[in-house]
Amino acid sequence: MEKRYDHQKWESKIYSLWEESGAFKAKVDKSKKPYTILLPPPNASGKMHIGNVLMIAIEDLLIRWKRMQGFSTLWTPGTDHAGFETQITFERELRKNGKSRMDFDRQSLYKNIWDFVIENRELINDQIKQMGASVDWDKYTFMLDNKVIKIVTDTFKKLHKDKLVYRDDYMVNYCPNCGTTFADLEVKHIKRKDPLVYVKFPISDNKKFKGKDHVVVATVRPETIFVDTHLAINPKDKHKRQLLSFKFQNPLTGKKMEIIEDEFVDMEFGTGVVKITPAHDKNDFEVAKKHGLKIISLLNLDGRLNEKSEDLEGQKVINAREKTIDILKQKGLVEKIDEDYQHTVSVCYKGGHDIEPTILPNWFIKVDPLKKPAHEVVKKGQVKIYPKWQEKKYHKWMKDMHDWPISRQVVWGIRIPAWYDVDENKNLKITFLSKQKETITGTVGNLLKEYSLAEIEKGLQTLLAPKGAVYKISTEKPGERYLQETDTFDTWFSSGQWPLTTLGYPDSKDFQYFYPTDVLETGWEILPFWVSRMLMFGIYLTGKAPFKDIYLHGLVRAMDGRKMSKSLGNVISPDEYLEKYGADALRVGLISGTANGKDFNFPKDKILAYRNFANKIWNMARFMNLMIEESNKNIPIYSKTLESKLKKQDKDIIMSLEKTIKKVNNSLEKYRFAEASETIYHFMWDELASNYLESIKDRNDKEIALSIFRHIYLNSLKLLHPFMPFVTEAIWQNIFKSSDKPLIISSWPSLQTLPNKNINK
RNA sequence: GGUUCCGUAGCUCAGUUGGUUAGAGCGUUCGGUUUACAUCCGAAAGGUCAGAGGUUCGAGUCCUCUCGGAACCACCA
Repeated sequence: MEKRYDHQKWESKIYSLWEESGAFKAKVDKSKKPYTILLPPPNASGKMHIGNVLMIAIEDLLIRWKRMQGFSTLWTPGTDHAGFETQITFERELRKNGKSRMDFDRQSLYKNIWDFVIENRELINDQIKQMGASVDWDKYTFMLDNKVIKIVTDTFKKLHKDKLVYRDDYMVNYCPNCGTTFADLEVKHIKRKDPLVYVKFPISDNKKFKGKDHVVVATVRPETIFVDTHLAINPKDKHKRQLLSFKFQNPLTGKKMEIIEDEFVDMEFGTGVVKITPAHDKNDFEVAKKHGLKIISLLNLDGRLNEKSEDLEGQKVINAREKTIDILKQKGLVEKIDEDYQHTVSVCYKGGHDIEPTILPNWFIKVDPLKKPAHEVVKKGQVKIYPKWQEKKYHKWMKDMHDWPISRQVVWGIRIPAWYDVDENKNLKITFLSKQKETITGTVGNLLKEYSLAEIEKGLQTLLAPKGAVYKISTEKPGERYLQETDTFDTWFSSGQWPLTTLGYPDSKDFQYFYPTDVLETGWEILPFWVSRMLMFGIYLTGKAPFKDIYLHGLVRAMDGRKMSKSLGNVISPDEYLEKYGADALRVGLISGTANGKDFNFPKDKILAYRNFANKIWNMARFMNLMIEESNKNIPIYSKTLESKLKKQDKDIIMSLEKTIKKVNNSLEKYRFAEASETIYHFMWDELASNYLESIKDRNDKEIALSIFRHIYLNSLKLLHPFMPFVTEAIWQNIFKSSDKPLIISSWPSLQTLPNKNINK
């Protein structure tokens, strides 16, 4: 054995050994209790980050612990397609070649992203192996596998049958320049100066407010006044309450306007009176829905004003804005203009164009019937959240959860299984690539006069069905004259069914045995998006919550205490540390850094400490071997028969091992991983090595002491295995070649098997 | 602005329901080559637990306020 533990020499060898031993493979075994964890699938958009490493470390620790305790364990690996994120990443690659997603029809684009993702998937799987994860590779699931698509679309059908699906207008980030919508992720916020126009809104019926026949409203978007029907004030604004009985005139159209009260109005901003434009502002849209106001669009999808703008129809927004100001000035309705007004504007990440918040029909799910039971199981403690303080976040989120828009205007995902009859829905808006690779846009009724349905379907890019369109839900094409919805499901709609899709819902043997799973371990930041959805779907479809415990780990921040980000250049790559210090040190180092689920800075020192620890236990084994060889005697297997020969220090170390086992078990039951690893660390280093091992050097009855040492050391090795699997297995394989079983499937130290029961008193 | 969390040794952090002299890793200082390990061994220095007040027999831990920091959400017509 070498003087130093060389992780690079052992790690891949040991992983193959485990795989060959079949230890990872889950078996349905009715004589055992199942223990199941689903690996939260890393995103296929790129390699794993340090947070994924922490996740794997914790889950592998739990699985190995339970496996050694005799449970029939299952840990399923997988990868998420990560809809939007992957598509953005892919498009970045496209742009390097001077292309964009607009150059492809749906099918070709999908195929190209698929190939791109396959590469990433393999990189991720290699990383999972490097980490030593004892996942059952036979159960590998990718979020776009056929079995997943089947279950996800079936769920959608059931939701539809149960009348929980509806289509409604929804405000999306629309870029008229790029002709597409963007996710919030893709929208950038920039600071910019724009003129803030103070517009007079005349009061009707000759009434006056504070001696004036108008109220003033400050706006940066005067052109939208064309579709404004309401003004608003804050209910706490006592000075303006009188206005509630007033009617107003629209400064541009002269139509009657009313006024409402809402908390969202900032009394301090501008004049404290706000105009409401439901169709083109997120806040206003929410207010309109709340108060039941009419939502009137001003813009066409090409970014030009529609017929509602009277003479300005067909103008682009910027031009229209200037002309509106001129019109208002002519009418004497501009009080003043603040040219130095700075505010935040949303622009698209692609070209920096202004985002137009726009109303488009989207698919929705009614969440009330789903969220109630999901909220209840946590309230009643049937599902427990660790650490406990994270529960507050869950309750707040569940309380505030609104209906869920599940459709996304991207290609990369599971396509919504809805079909439109093109003859029944002549006003479907279509964008497709013709045979000549030209982008053609129009309503399907018109397009069919020039193009065949087959050509349209083949080159289809997007389809926009009006809110009232007639559709059929079906997995298959329901007839010749149908086109399928081009929207795909929100990533969380499919990943929210992960416990069902990975285990083979509804009737596989695995599903019946391993569901519900035992613990869901993930970062707290996706509690609202993912964890809550899994609870909702799990209960909706099976009546049972998909897991019993939820453990939420903290985020790994950079060494400077800030969030890791590419732009800050403080991203820590797991690969570097894997290579330098080994998987064991990285795993247990990270685990020791996160005691209670709070965010924590990358614990470089701890990783170093545990690298040294791996070497320490390696040398303890070497030394033990050396002494056994030198003694030239048979060292008896430790058993009760030796009890009469024990000295005080022997009894002490045995007692200390007992305490350590108890403490480690207790800590792990409570998901206090750092506490557990530090307990073993100090027991092995301070008590066993520095204390007991040193004392053996002076003993005359070395064979007794060595027998005890070997006993304690082997049990410690078992305790340490789930934390540092590679080095412990490497030692086990080297020193105990006669042992028939690898350490990974050896039995967990239990208090009952130890002699000297009175030791705990 | 809303929500959540944090402020403990030079640095990064533990400290579970309040209970003896407040702990770890790294760093620092001094001393070591002892049957393995210098990724080692032995020893030491270093804390008015952010501040103020309160509850209590007892507070790093519970409550209130002040100051300082972080993250998430909404970012404002």
